[in-house]
Amino acid sequence: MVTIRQVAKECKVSPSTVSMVLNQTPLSSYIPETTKQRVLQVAEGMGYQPNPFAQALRSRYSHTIGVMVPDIADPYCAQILRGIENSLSRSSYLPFLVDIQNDSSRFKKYLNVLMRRVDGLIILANSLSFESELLSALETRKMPSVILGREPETDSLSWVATDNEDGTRQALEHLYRLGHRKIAFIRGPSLIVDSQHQWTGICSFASAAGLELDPRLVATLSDPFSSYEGGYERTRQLLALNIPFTALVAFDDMTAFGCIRALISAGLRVPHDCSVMGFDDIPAAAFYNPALTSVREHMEELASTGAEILMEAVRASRKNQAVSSVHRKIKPDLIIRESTAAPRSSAS
Amino acid sequence: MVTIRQVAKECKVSPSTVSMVLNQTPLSSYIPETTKQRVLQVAEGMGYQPNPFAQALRSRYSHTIGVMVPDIADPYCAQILRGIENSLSRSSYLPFLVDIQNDSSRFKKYLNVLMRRVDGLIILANSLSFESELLSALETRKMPSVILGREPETDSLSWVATDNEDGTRQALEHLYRLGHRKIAFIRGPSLIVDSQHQWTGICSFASAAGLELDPRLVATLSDPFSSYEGGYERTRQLLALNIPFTALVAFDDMTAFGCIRALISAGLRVPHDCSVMGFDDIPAAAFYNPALTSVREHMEELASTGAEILMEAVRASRKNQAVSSVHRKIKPDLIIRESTAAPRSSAS
DNA sequence: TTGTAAGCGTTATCAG
DNA sequence: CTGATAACGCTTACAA
Repeated sequence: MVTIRQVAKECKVSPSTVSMVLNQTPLSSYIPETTKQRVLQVAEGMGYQPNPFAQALRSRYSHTIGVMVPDIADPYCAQILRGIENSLSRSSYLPFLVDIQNDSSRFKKYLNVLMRRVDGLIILANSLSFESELLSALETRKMPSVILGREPETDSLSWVATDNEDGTRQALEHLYRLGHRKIAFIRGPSLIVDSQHQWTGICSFASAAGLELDPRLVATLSDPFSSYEGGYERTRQLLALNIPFTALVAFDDMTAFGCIRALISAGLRVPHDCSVMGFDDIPAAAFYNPALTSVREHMEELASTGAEILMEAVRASRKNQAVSSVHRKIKPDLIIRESTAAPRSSAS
Repeated sequence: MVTIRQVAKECKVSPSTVSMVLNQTPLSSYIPETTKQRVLQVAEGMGYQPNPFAQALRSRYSHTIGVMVPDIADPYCAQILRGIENSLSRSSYLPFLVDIQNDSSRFKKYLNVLMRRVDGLIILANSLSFESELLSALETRKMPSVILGREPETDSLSWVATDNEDGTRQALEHLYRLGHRKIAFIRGPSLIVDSQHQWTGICSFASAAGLELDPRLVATLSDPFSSYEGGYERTRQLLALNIPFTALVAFDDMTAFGCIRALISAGLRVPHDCSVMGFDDIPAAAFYNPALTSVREHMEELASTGAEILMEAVRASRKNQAVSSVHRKIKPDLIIRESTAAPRSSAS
């Protein structure tokens, strides 16, 4: 291993000079260009690479970001990981990836381990909610960190999440523009916070556009739920009311699949007799029959925004600057496929 | 951060004593039990945790294993990662996971980075072959490492791979025991090394059991291949020969799906008229119609064996012992489902 | 402008 | 049995 001393000796300067040049320290601006070039050349030539442990020990700064994912096998995670990796590597941060395997004891353990090694933490949330105890651990120790994909209870942590409210707003606007006025809804379980945001989006567009929502056409999934069966069941109940509607907005794609099955088995055609909107754009949505119009999260943007925020926080904390927490919502995209069209006749 | 010095002061012993006790150094056996207990208690009580960078700097040993995967989104990788993680964490090694994204420049870059930080390297191979240049880099620098899932050219590196030869042997034995004697084969492209091993297994069982292989019933997929179409095409050609066979062994599951389609469209029933064997046991195999009998790799065992071998190599290299490379083949499991049964009539 | 020296927190080698 | 003490390789005041 070639050390900074050896480079210094070879250049006939002191180790500190080499260090300054290599790290482009403010003071290095006083070093004449010729010396700098010589140092750079020799270091390169000798194949010098700094020892990351010595650097970290001395500077308390490891150039490393911990990334915790709930389940590495989840394709949703994989996409986001790509985005994070690309952002971090651009700034030559090394991601330290840890698979939590949806196990809170692992979370606790690795949180501890990473805490002592990394400069910052990106925590990917999935549908599982965080144990608040674990989050507060993050706050007390002052480690720059950002939560991705879900808004935690505490506002003192930074987070980036998809703007579900805007998603449903876009969805409803799409249906409205197609000409739908009688629209049915299947809301998610009230305990799921996403589902509340989604509903807010619905209401805000409706009131802005002067669209009347018939409360009888609003169903809600029950709580411990299977969305597919739930969608089927609720749709049958809606149809049984005999109140005409020409479009149906489902809580998510699986729910939408259930809705479509119910509509079809009631003799209705999708989208001819009734349009159906999904949410999430899971892979199957594209292959379904009919291909499902849905709302897709912007994973890369979610990831890169998160990484950006974190790196900024790390930079700030390095300079002992106060880091205020940042919250950002990423607008999702409407993916228009075959399950939505202009209304022709009304569903029974 | 609480340091070893603070613990020492609190215990009224010297830092070296604390270090010895905590690390269970050979010399620590001379320290009286009471002192040890006191040190342990105080360290625990003060919440002492060693600084990993200081440890690594001093001991040249980071308790960290680099894990490189070609594509983190590949479910095949995810399974193996679980196995690795579980093995490593049992020995309190921390995996440093890196996603290569099937990009050889990334491989080169991260190989370098990891080289300077980790005690050993686990490299996961997928169908993409390694560039030999990269492998030789591994050999020259003496970093304990193991290749998972594929046998590299050089024998000086350790590897663990699935025993494809045994897999096809099991498959053929299964068919033989069911009573099949006229068996057709669709071999993989000759360039794929797996496919050669598979064929060796076929031949070895056949000669051991005295089973005659009709060379006219052996088809080979062409090289730049889509296995599904290839299986379909080759099966049609086999059927056209009008040589009766009661079972068909396909190169992999996708090929088998193609075969089944060809058989069915020729009016034959699977397995009634012709049994079909797959290979790999991809998830879809279980849901296919009929559910496919296949050969499944033993991911956890592959992973844990690899991790074991690596950790042993790390331990050895720590003591400056020579590390001889280890090669291990993991026998796969035969998964018997609906696509194979005893022969009743022969396929035309 | 550059060199010297003092650590960062640990571990290992000696003396005692 | 235990305590100084000297590294590990690097950064950064401070001195020159």
